[in-house]
Amino acid sequence: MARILITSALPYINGVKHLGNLVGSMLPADLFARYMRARGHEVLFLCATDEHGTPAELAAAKAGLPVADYCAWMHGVQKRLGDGFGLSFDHFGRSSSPQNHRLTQHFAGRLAEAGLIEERSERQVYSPTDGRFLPDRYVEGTCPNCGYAHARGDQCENCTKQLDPTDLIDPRSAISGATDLEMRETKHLYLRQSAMQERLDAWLDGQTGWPVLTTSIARKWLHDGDGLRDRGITRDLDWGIPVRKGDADWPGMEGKVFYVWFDAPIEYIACGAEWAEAQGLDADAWQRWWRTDQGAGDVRYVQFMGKDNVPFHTLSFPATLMGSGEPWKLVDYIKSFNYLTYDGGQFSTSQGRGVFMDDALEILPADAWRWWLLSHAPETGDSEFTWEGFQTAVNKDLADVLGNFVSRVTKFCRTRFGEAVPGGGEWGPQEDALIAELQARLAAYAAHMDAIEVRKSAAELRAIWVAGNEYLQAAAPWAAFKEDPDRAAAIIRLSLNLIRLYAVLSAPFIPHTADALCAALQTDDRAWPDDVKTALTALPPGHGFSVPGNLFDKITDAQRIEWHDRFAGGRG
RNA sequence: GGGCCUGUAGCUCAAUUGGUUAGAGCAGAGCGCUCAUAACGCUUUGGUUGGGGGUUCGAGUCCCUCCGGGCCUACCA
Repeated sequence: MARILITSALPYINGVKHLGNLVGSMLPADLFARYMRARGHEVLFLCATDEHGTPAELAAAKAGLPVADYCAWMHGVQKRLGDGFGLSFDHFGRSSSPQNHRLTQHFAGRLAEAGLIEERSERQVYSPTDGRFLPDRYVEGTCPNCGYAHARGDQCENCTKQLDPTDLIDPRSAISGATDLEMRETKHLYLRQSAMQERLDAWLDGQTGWPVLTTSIARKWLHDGDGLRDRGITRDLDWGIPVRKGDADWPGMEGKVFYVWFDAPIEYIACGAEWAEAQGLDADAWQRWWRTDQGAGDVRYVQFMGKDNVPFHTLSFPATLMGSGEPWKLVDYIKSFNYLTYDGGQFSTSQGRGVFMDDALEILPADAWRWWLLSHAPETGDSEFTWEGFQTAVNKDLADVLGNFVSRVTKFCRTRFGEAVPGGGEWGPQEDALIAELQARLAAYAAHMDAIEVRKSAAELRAIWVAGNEYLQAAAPWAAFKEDPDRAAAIIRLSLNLIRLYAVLSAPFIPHTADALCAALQTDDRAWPDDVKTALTALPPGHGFSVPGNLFDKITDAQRIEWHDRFAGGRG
């Protein structure tokens, strides 16, 4: 039994996440966590809301709530939606937790002692009307290069030229529209990542088998231009973790908070502390997962994230952990994803374009979404959601191939033998062939799941479902029943057991359906089938069952059209 | 501008990292079955692997070039 630590990128707090966010980190992480648990490994699966930063403050203001109240509310919303999708986090924490405050301040103190923090003075845009400093992209104005009127202070979206906010003509606050902007002197702390470049480079070189997407982004940042640059880790905001040097004040940093990207990854660890507290464990119980001097040496740590998160997880966070000089557990494997696009464009929160987690659960069961999203996970490139493709896949794979298999087997049995596993009859060559095929496919499925090859795993699982229909067609119990009822009983006995096998194997993808199948079969036996032949005898003759209702309703053309229009976005 | 990824059947994707005749699912066509959610099974049509050039006994895979799509480029997170 191995110990697997799994973290999903933290969903940002400023609203309900869309399906692209879900499939880019939380959902595949859940797939892997469920699979590893099913294989009997000890798993700690952590996630949390990422609650700090300017967008959180603005979202709170828009909602008319104090930012702390807003975050508490939205954390609850995201927690419920995660539960609705069956995300099996061992703990869903908050980056604003007291544990994260302490730990973030601790890391900053250690890094300072190690000489890896530098104080720098700089001039930034301040808006007296808004009463705050403005990040570059929150300053708007006319592009000096192309004349575009809504260029942002970091870059012009129209001509893509990189800008400095002072370059803009007629600059104004993107928040309030205020034009009385001024430049103010402010001091910030920088993490001296440049001093860590060689260690990070060597560490990355030592990793094998990581997705190209992960390593290419990391190497680009390490070797681009003058190499890895230092990064500011503080901000002039009210909401966040106050800058402190461990337990001590940090002279000159009063009123400032740590940058959200400094404290967010640390929340992975703090979330472990939150988990221990919530479980009523010893306060230090989390350390056996996170400290190599406290038993984490044999932990395999896997992170899941979208490609936009890669630099922080391959460089900044490892720099923080290494730089502390303490024996923290570093990530062993980073699984990164491309983007999911929506019907030819991007998901857009501001335009209401695309399907969000709350919408999704409102119109269809979670497993329909889980299956489509995972079987189309954007692993090698961006992948596109279309309603036509979604309808076809859900109807064909889930309703026809899997759902109908369960239906035809259980209903045939009920009609001919009653609602219990029938006895009598023997297995023959057809059963041997099926078992051999399943044993081979099971090995392929497990290999893909071990390698976190999500789409390939889904394809293999589907093939395992198909094998049941092929077998049933070849064995034809409805024909056998007329001549030799015992033979039909043997076929159906195996088929009912096959349903249990499908529930076990499919559970990481479609956990709710797996639960429904086990309930219908009146079994709690979820043991992973190392040997298929043995597994197909788990339900003995006489074992009762009930015919479940349709596992999946089909998506009608009318529904598809309605939803297509409803989520197309635009104003309204 | 620089960098990375990507282009394979009408559609969505594979192809053991240079090795026989490029494979699946969906869609299409034909046949079968009648247990089942008009479901299932079998057979089958469909490809100059974006274009061109090169290396090699051999290229979807490596190199050059052109064309198309996407992403990143460090103060959004």
